[in-house]
Amino acid sequence: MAGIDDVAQAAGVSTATVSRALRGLPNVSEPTRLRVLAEAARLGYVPTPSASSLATGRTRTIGLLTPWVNRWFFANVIEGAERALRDLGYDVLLYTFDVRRTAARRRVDPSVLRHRVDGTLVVGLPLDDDEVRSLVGLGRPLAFVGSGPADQVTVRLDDVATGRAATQHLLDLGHRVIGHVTGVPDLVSSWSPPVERSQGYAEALEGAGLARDPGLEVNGDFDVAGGRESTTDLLRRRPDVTAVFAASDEMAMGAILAARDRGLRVPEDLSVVGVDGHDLGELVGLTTIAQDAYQQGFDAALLLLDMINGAPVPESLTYPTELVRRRSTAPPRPVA
Amino acid sequence: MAGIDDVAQAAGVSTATVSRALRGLPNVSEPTRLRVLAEAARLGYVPTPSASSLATGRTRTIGLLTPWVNRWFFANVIEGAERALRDLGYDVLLYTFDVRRTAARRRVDPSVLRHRVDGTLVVGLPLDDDEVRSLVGLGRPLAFVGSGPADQVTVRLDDVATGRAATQHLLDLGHRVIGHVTGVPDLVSSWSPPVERSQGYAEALEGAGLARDPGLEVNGDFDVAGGRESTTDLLRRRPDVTAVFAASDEMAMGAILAARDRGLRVPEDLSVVGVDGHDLGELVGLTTIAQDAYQQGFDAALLLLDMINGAPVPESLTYPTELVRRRSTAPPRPVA
DNA sequence: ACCCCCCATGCAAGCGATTGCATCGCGCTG
DNA sequence: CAGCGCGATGCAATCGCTTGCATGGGGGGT
Repeated sequence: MAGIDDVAQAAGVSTATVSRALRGLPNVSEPTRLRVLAEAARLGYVPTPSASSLATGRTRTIGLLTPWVNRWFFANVIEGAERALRDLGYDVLLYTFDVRRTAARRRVDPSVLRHRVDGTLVVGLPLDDDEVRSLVGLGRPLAFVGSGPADQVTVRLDDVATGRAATQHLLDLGHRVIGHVTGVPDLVSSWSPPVERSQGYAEALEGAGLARDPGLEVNGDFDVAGGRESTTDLLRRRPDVTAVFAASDEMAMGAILAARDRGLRVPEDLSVVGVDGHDLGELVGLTTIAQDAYQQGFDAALLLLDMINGAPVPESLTYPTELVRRRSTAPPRPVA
Repeated sequence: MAGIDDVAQAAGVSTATVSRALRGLPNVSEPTRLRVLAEAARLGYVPTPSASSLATGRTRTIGLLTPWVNRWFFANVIEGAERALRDLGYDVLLYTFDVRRTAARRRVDPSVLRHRVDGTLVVGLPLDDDEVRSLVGLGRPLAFVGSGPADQVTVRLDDVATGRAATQHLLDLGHRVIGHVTGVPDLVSSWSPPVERSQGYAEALEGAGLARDPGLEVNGDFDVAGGRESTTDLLRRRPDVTAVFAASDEMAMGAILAARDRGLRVPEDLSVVGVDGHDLGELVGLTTIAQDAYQQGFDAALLLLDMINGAPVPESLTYPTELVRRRSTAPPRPVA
């Protein structure tokens, strides 16, 4: 209720001075500042954000674009980013875009963000060039988490290395017919993690002198259900498969379900390795390449704020991963 | 870049008419409206939200308060709510408050929301009376999901019945020494789900002629780690326990881990039942009382918008639950 | 002592919409 | 044919804060 004028009147100064005092600008004497602060607190004054946005052109809000919130990676990135931003006084506007609406996929329309955010964080959302261009066209800082175009600031893993490490783990155990469960390709821009993890998979196979076989690669939609369906399909077509590398833990869990559906034991009949370090991986005994999604979200938020403040930032940040060996991988059974 | 004035000039009308035409107000002739729409589209005009907020006093934004986003229930509610709100042209401002900061728990400070949202959705956040009062004091519609004070609009389960059903399932299987893993009580207001689920647990025991035993109830912090620790503790103190009712699936999964740590088999040595219908429940074979969190979030959002629009709303919505029997529960082993 | 400079403060013009009220035509009615 | 009423439109105040510029007063340098 109390506006800046009330505070000004109570403190016996002009609104300009109140504004300066409250924001800690210089050129306000200490006694005056204290008096203003005291009156503002007493009256419970809270500045109206739309008024100050209108006057300054900035919103102290950042937009978080993501396809989902109820998936391990996304939820953790969002939580990390939200925490960092809130601690620094920024609000978080959440926008979800379901990338699975394949037919008429809802395109990312940046006009919604215009005049509404000081910067945008794109979390694991594969965008085509037009979408990126229009986002850049907002003229506000932009950062990507998980994956992003080469010329934009991105916080991510080395996905090629990740795919290679997962596949190499299976190769080291002695597997030779290794399936790969990944994301849907036609919705995926050239720079999305599934593509790079697949590349790592291919490189590892090649390094072992094995030929890449398209019949071993299936699309798992990046969730449990998709991982299950596609692995079911794979196991039916290729009963010779002894191991599967899934590009996410959720798909890996789907793969385990598929194996179980078929009466196969994990890891005796089928080894499964995922990527993420999902909270429930231990429960399931899932071997995985673990990453810290929360930290990536947190750091990406800080990076974005640096950009907003005009500070120099690295063009990208690469995070470490760690192979976590659990019960879902083992050497293949000797051929009878 | 283009402001309302540019559109007005291009269409040869006043800004007032542009404003009316764009918002579909009456008293604008059809030819004029069409012309304005065309010019606005051509110029790529997007209204500045802060300006219209300042003028109207509303923000077309709603605040989503929640303790976490990376937990099954919360992530799904948030996703459902976000989808409903976006479809109706509302923005979502995400605020997380970690309730676990026990020492100096960050209190919910509604001043952050003042002048910033048209309504607030509180998701599974146990608040004390002061906090609720200050939220109400914002003078904006308020709705709760998961749990809420008796005099506020709430979307939720019948938690007492849920606790009763879970416990009854164990009783029906023949269990008589049933542990209970629930939330931390000192952070929990009188109306939080753990309290009511515990009450259901107690009622079911009583119905079976069993006395409630405080030594059987432990605090699991509502997550996997907490469920694991507290169940470990419980099993050590009370080796006679043959079944556990956990107030969430995540705690139930922790309980399974605890059993495994101790070399107990589930369900042969220990039956476990949870609440939620977590996506990964099937993988783990977890028996649970399932609910639809996404739908609750979706409907709560619609309810809140009705309140904003002055439409009459029910004072609360109660959702159905369903017992899903899986491998984690079975009759107790006959005593040797 | 005199000036100059700088610091603290106030004035008032925006920022970009919304909206109550006045105005302007026009067709209709008596 | 004059007057009336109503739909369409414009004018200008307003929302609450920020900020460039003007002002005034005090202290320090010479």
